[in-house]
Amino acid sequence: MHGGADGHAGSPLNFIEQVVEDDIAAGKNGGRVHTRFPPEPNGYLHIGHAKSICLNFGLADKYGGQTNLRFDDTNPVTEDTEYVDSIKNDVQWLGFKWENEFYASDYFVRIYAFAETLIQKGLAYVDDSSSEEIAAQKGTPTEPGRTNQYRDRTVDENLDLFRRMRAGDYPDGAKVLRAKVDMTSPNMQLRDPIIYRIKHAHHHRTGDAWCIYPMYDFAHGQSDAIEHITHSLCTLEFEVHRPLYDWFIQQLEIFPSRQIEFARLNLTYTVMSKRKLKQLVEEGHVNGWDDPRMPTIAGLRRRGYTPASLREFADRIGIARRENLIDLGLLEFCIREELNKTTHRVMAVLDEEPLKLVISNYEEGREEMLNIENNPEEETTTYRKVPFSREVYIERDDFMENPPKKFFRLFPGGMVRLKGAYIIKCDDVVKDAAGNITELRCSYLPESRSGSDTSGINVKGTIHWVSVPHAVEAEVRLYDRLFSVENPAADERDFKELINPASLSVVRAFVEPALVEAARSGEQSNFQFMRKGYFVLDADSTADRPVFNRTVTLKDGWAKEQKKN
RNA sequence: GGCCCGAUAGUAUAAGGGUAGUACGACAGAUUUUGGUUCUGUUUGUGGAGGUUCGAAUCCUUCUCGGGCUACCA
Repeated sequence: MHGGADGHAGSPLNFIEQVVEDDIAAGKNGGRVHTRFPPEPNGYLHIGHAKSICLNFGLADKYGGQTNLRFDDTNPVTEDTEYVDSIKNDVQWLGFKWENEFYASDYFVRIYAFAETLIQKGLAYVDDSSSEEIAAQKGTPTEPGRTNQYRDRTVDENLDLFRRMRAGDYPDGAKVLRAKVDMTSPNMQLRDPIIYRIKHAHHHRTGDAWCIYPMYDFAHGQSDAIEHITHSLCTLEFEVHRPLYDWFIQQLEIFPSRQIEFARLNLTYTVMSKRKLKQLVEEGHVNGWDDPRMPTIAGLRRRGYTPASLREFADRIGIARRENLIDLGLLEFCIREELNKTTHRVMAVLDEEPLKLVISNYEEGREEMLNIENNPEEETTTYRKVPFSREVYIERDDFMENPPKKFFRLFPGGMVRLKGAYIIKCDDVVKDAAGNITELRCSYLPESRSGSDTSGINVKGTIHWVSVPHAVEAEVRLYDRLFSVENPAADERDFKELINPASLSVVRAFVEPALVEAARSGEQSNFQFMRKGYFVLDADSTADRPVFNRTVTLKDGWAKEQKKN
């Protein structure tokens, strides 16, 4: 039966799918599968959340179940509707549809009733201690905690006090409600955890209706129970909370959701903690939550990542319980794999001062519209028109005066093909007084035109180019990894000192006119700049100056070759 | 000192007592009007020690290493 109880044999199951299939086989919950994605609306979603989203929605999909979107909004001072909106947008953009949109705050009345139930059963008490006192009495992982006098309050006294907490009779911090579990438990979570605290704060949904709010530990499991969530998936750090949740389920006799923990995603060269991401934004190290260097879903979207590529990534990294650090290269593989199939190849010369190439035997004033293939991966090839003329720009890197061995590009006396156009030969190098190369004089082979080449000459290299009189100036933002070390979180130094100073460089570029048309029409926004990488049109573009973000470079075999020497 | 979890190639992830696979990466070659793509091939692994068994990555013991647990955060 392992390998797929319902026809999914073939792809191996992760350990959560195995649990789910075992539950289905055992007839648990009548075979029903209902998951939930439970973000707190206090920040933007990142790629680690994408893993969780794909897991929860994917699981429900696979087993014919449903997934709720539930906001864990139990701490009004950190939460905001801005985050609610961005989270909903990101989940939808990733391609998922939730069955219900719920909020933990929808359940405040019922959670409050659960608290009274606990009090009535003698399983919760109001504690007047300060937070320092509570911490001190809690003990440490190696020493048991101590009880205090408040623990012995009567049910009636507790009920009265708790109701007065709710009524607003006390200031913030004056009292808390605690579950009465076991102050000596080796599991710290069971040492009479606080389940309600006083916060005279405005809530983004319930307004000023409440001045007491349940703790996460007294809201999350209850919300799962209320929604009859069958499988409650969360990250490893909540594992030690599970006995507490199970205790609540038992004492309150509510629906027993099954919590399963998995390892959170870590990615090389970035940070994943919400606190750190927030700091990067607030201190201006990046330009907002959607800065293309950020591992946020909004950032990746602006970087040019597609929903399918992120889903593919989530699929490939798998689900397990061991700590992991995924190679950023895998994410890049996923987006290249997709963009290779889908994007048009266009020509863009990314140089502040590109190299001008004058084709001396090409008639002055003459211009041709060449037909160039959009994408060799297409099943049925499509073409676009690209203007060609006597003067073209090429990249400085594509010419070397004294080339090393195996340099296939242009050099004095050498020949290359201008992509989609002609084979040219470099006849002369023109320099200014300072010795800088200002121009290349070349000659072309008229019979070598792409598609009708009768020259019989084979050249090793093909380079891209843009016709000078037709070139459109653009701004190109070259993004690289945000941090210069693999695992900033594990570094002793402050993570902000580890930011890669070259994570963004802005360059001027000259692009072919078809690119501007395509981008303006909105038909496409992702492109391959031939031989350079994948780029996406940025929202900062203006009518006369497009802006492109580099999503990812192409694999660079030449750079690799050079490294060897 | 305690409790909980984990450990399979460089990185991830399969193998549920019976041939250690897969992907990414790396390396080598072929193809190529992108030094891209594609194709072919190669390399690299069960943390240590015991035990159970005809047979152990898998079960048991123990050690080592890594992570988590001491917020009125989630």
